[in-house]
Amino acid sequence: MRQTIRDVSDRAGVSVATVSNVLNAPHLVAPLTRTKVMEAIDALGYRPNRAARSLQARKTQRIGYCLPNPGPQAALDVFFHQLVATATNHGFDLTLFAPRSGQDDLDAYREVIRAGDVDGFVLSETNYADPRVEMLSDLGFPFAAFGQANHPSPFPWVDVDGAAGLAEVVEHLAAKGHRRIALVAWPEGSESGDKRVEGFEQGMAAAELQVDPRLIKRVENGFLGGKTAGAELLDAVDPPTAIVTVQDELGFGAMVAMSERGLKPGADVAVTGFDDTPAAAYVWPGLTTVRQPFDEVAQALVNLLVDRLANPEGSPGSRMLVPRLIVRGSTAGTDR
Amino acid sequence: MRQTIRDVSDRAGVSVATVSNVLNAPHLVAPLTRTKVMEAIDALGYRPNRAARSLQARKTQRIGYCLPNPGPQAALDVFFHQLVATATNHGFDLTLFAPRSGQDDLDAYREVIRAGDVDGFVLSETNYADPRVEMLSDLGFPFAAFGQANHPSPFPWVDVDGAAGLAEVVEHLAAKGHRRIALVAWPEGSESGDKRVEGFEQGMAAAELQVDPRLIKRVENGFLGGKTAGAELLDAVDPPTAIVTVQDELGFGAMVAMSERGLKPGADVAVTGFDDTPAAAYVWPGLTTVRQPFDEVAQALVNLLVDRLANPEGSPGSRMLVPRLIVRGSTAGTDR
DNA sequence: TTGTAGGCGTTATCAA
DNA sequence: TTGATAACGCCTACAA
Repeated sequence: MRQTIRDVSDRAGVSVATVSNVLNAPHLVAPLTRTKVMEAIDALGYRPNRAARSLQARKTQRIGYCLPNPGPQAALDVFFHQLVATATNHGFDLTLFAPRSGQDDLDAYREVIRAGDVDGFVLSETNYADPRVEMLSDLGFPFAAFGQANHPSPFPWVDVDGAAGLAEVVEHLAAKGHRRIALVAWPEGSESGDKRVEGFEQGMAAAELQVDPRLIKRVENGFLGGKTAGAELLDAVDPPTAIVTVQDELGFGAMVAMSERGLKPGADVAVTGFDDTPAAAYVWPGLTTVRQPFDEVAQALVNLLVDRLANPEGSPGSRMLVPRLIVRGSTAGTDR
Repeated sequence: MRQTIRDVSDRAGVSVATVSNVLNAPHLVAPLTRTKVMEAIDALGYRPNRAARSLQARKTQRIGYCLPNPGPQAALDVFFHQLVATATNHGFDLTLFAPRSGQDDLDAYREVIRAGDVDGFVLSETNYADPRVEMLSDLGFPFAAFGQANHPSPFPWVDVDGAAGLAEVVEHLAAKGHRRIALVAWPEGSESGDKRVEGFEQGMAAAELQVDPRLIKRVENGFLGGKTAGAELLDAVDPPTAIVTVQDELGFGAMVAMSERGLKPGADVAVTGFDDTPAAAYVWPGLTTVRQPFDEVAQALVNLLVDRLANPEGSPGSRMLVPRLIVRGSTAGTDR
């Protein structure tokens, strides 16, 4: 049923080697033979078998991505789309896998490597001393990571300058006249979270504003955490006029805390998020947020990885992308 | 660097065939030999090469999924997670691909088939006379589809009873005393959309309510369409007291149209959505909606496909899942 | 410029 | 119960 190279060579009246050359080294084949072979290929709808090709080339033309425990991965779908689109342009596809139940994450990666399933990985949600980065670096197995993961030896990474994003948020709020600005962040220890907090502090310093420790909240869960932290901030004796958060979900939670108290987000108290998830445009008023360019991130990750695969000895590239402030009603002020 | 079966056989002092048998037909191997071989396997961290195995077995243990043009695919996140998790349980992984730029969708599928890339596909967002369903059915290539796609010959599908969902929405609203109930739907011609409209009509009939044609709006785009349609409905002479929509995004749009007019969703006018996207819980008030059990859908799709691969001649299975009404503030009424 | 042949790592067949 | 050996479909020397 499926065509092999032999079917093509028979039909074109040439050897299999010639067909292979037409496909992989056309310049070695006489023009006439070439067209003859191409016609046979078209007529039969022949495509080289991927498994056979992988076996012989010891390359798979596949990029692996491990889908860890389900969690609110912001804009996973635009990330995947661009990952796949870019991979496709390079002749790769994306292989999704997961740890088997009870299996350690790292073991899942190891298995994939040993089975020769993929040529390299894309990693996301990396953190300080990320074990995956360490393992893959040790193994010398190619990968590209979303996040810098402060690893000693260089590796290909793409990151979004979260600090710059939060500094810009604060600048925006300061320009609106806010002076008591609260922050809702994650617990310390996440690289991306900590950098956003730094950016907040830098922004406050730049605006010559005091960071009031009572206005800093650390919470785990996105929406619920935001709601709880927002409630505490709003119910305090001297509430803030603006609540900055490090994630849209936290911002949504804070907005709900306001609404529940009869306060109008944006008019009475400003709120901001981070990510620009679709929902940021759907809530009322729209959530001012920092847009992560997930499409560019995905594209850059694949490009860096493919570069590395083509040239394993070169020094690994990296890219720091700048996020963009998206201003919506949640920071409009009374005049909205 | 990577271990082969020969490395294992050398270390264990047996032939490669024996190692292969330990892996694939352990009962054929003497217990003593078996442990010897297993030890060698463990010591070397050997895993059979996927490409070689695929080549010989003419099976890939891969399920393909084509990521079409980016669009708001509701909850792609949880769908993928469960797809991959279930596939992993069956020893499969998920291969994501996309049409190359300018390439026809169907051609992308054809290429993957001819290259022997995957054993079967999972299809989502199918519609009446879906060309993919037709092509794959004609080819006899295995797949499982999210949606019934009214194809003459049977194939494995999973669907969510959208009509039942909308009927339940109407029942809920009628019980709250609503009599002028509007509907915001997509243009006719989408299978899932049309069924939801039918469900709306059935619900209205069951509640002995008139369907006022002026209260039926058809729009393309999710959020903006919902906003526009909501605006028209609210600005009409005799506005509805409830707006039912066939998608959360439409509902968010309608909520914003209300807010812009100083109306309180839930208190002044009720709104409902469909899907239970994460954002439905983040808006204020929360959006009453119909939850699609995407996790069950994904799981069932993979199970049906794997069944089919194991038993191509059996009659294809199918599953109709029942969605669940999630009541939130947007239909709470004045007492919220 | 084209064809022959060996090998990529596995599994299946068949002898021993 | 185990071990040679021949595929699986392709690519790449090397020979013609």
